[in-house]
Amino acid sequence: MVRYEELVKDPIVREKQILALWQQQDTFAKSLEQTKGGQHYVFYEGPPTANGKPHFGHLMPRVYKDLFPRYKTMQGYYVPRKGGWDTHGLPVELEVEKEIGVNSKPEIEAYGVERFVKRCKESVWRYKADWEDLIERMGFWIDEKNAYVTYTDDYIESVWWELAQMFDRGLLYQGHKVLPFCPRCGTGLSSHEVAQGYRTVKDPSISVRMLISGDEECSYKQELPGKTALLTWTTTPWTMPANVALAVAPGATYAEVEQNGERLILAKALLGQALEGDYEVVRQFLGKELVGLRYEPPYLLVSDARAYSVHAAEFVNMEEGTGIVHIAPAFGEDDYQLAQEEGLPFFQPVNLSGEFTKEFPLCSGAFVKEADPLLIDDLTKRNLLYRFVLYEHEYPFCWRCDTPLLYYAMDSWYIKTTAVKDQLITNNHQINWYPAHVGSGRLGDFLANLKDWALSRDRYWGTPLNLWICASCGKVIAVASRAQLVELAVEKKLASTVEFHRPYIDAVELVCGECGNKMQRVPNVIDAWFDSGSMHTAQWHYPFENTNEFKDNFPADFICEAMEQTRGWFYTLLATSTIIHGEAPFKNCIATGLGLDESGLKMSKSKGNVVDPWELIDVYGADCLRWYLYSSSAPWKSKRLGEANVKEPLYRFLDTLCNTYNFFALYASIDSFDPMKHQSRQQQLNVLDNWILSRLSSMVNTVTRGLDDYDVVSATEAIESFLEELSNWYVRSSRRRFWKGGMERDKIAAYTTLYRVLISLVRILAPFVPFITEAIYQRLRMVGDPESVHLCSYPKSEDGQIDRDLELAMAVARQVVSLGHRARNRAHIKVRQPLRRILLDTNLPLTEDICCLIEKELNVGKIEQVPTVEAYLDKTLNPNFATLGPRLGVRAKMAAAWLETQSPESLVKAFDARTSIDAQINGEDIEIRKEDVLFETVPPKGFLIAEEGEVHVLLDANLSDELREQGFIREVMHSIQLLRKDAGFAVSDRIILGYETDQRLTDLITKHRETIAAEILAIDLVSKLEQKYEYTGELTIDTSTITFGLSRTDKS
RNA sequence: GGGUCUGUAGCUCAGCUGGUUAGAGCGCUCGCCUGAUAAGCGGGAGGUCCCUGGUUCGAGUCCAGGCAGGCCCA
Repeated sequence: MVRYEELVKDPIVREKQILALWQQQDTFAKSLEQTKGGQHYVFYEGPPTANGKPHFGHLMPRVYKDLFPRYKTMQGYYVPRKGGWDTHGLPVELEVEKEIGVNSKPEIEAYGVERFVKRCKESVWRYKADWEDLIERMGFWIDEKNAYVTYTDDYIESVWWELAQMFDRGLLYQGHKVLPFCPRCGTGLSSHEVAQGYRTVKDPSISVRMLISGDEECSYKQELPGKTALLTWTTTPWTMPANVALAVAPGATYAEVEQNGERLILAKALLGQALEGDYEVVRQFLGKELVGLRYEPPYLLVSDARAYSVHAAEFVNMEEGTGIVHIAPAFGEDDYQLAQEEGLPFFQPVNLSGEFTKEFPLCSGAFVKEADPLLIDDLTKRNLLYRFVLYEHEYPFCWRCDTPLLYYAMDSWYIKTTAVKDQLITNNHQINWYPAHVGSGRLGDFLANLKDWALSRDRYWGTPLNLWICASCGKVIAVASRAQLVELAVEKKLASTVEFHRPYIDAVELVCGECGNKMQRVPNVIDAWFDSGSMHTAQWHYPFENTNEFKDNFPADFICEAMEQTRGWFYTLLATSTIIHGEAPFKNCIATGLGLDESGLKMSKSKGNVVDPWELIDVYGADCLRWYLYSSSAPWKSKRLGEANVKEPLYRFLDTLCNTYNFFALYASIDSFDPMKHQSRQQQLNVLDNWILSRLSSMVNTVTRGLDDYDVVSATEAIESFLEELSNWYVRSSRRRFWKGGMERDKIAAYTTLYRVLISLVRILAPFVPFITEAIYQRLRMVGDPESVHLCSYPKSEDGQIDRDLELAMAVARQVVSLGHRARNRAHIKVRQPLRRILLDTNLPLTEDICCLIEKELNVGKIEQVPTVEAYLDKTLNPNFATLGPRLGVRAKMAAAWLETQSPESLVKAFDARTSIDAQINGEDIEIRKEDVLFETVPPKGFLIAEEGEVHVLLDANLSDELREQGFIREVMHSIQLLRKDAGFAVSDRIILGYETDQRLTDLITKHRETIAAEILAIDLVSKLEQKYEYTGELTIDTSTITFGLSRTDKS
């Protein structure tokens, strides 16, 4: 006795059971154990930070991060999947600041750096449990037990080793550059961090008069008495006090205008937008004529003689402002550059907290943005302000704390990535990017305009920069290991145990090799992106140990993260690996798109439209969400995560799979089918069996090809259409084979085939939807099979099984059936009403077996294949531009017009004899070939036609009495079956049927009583309703009514 | 301002190297079929394939220029 347990429909119940099973059997570990000797397939985990809850942005890449390792594992590769956690950096510090209620670096210092750092270390794991829950519930298999953690001393030691190499090769240098700077966090931001925080904001934009004070060295001459002003413009009024110069575009035209009795100078192209009200152009000249002109600044704070004159600069644009740019070298990259070139003074009236110093008393102590109104007020009073408007533009904000960034000239350590630019570009070309434009466009563009990597951060919680400087001789060294640290340390004992974090490491002093004096570590920590970007090496604590693990796992075959990691993790991995190992650290990379809300908008906290993954998982299940993400569109396309979209695969795909299994389970249990015992030989399979097995192998080929190409969508499409064919054609057409009594060869063939297909299908699907496939597998597996579907091998195509002709024939058959239904539908003839015959073209590749299927499905007596159905049809014609066009060119339209005038019959006749005819068209001889004409057809009387492409179906709809009688019997049987179902009888229950109706129908039923009885499993048919029945019902045909009574019986 | 992607039915998306009347799924609607099915099948409604030019006998497809949206960068 073999029983196949029914599969519960509720996905949540199902999946929870499976989770328990995996845990109990430790299936993931087993899958690694059994592939240990296999070839490595290397996956790198992009480390998340566990100090925030996981959301869809993490989930979308992770479904692919799970799919490919599972797939490769089933193919026999060894895919260890070492987890990882990103633990350093500003985000962590910010969380802690919030917690302890501080808001600035001095407050942190007051709180105590050690206490602070300790809290950071704890904070990193705040949401670890949330992450673990989600990872487990989604069926993501990743080795978290051996995960790398970026804050460990081992990890840091490897990072130091990398940095020391860079330093020794001269790739680490201290620079003085204008950096985007967060005054609240007190640190500069790297370009990839700045990129995260651009927002459109309205800022005050002001136009300010700079009164001309002299023109000694300038070609521009003031001819009129009185003051003329240069009109300058800025969106950051607070930078005005730091003004030391003005810049103009030398080649552009400027104008002096008169307005309300005053003279203003500005770019001619910007007159319209920069000036208010009427004005008169007094004269025009080129920008270079203004160079050298001296002016009175609004705040005369610098006594340097070089200050306060006009300079030429290429960066001055004519799109906004006045074409006269205010230069504050302390607050702008371009400004700083120009100041360097022109030898201008540098004035910095703002401290690192973004507050004005005493050097500018008017606003002393005020935060820069708060100083704006004070300055505007002051300028207005002094009649220097020409105009004030709110101006909408993109401005960078700190990506974590949302404070507006200031551009600020400061010291910083840089990695000279520009020195390896060519190699970065070469290595980038070695990577297969999905989609390709990430590599060629987004990253390629970034690399083409590469800037050095601003590495240092003036913060506390991070990998400490491993540079020590000698206070007396200025020597700098980069420590490459703990061993070296101990070797050079003043206090060796301390150095041998010290934790590699601030403040502990700050206490370690080294002895200078040059002069013997003490060396101090620089105060900085490094950009946390360098940590995660070093994982290819540091996850193994290479080169200090695990040399083999490193070699076996470099480079990665596959990584996948969200698209915004392009200039984040993707870049930092590539940059560190290129410098340290000389090659790209990964071969294939999928960049995933954004998660959108129901209406297609980006999810964001401020909009309050963030979809919680749990809301979907708890209702529709992990499989459903996974399949939705895999199948809805390419990974890099953004996905709508509204319920309506996400739930679709559940009933369309997963339920169909479930139903198909349950169909098998129902009958295979009744018949106690045992795949070990009931073997079926190849030659006993019927056409449907051979067809579905051929389709199975073809599908495996498509899926494998797709996955090998990282093309997930074509794989899911192939599986979806296969399941459709399995459920709606194979099972549907095979049903009668399963209902027969006994265990004949054909029935065994059907069971064997369906069993084989199901067990292959769940193996194919296992990497995609690990739960439902496991559930089905557990119900199907036999003694000796692996204990989990995830321990099975991935199915390979049995190419010998593929029969392309058969697949084609079956596709045509399905089309014929579909067309037949269409024809019936149009004529309102039910499928239950048998028809005499159907006419098909003989050129259709249909075998007898297949014709038989069509006859059953369409309920027609027989199929007649005729040389061409067209012979039975009336015709109309159309010109075939596909052949006319290439041959005749412009004359194609003439030929087409001529064809319209011809009668179809005469052309058919003409082409019977020849393959081409010569036509006289507008005085030209034009050859018309057979293939130039496309004939359309109209069916004769009493026939129904439907056609599609090359397939024409002609149904003979003339009904004889006999056909009507058969139709009636089918109607009777159908309605009794419905009653059985309504009554809740089991499919195998035997019944006694009573009925009552008029004499004519009674005679008919009596005549066909055996057919009816067999079909409805009736032991007896009684033409009276005397006794009490368990269930009764009625059927009305034409004007007659039949009343039925049904009772179950033990007799057989 | 630069890079890049996208724009096809109410929604989600196909549409290969140009080829007759542009497709699928979901949704709507009418009908059918059902001894696994919350299913399936068929009909119907629903499209200026973002716009404008160009190449071509022929453009959703190729080219150019716009427009709109997204992302990335300045």
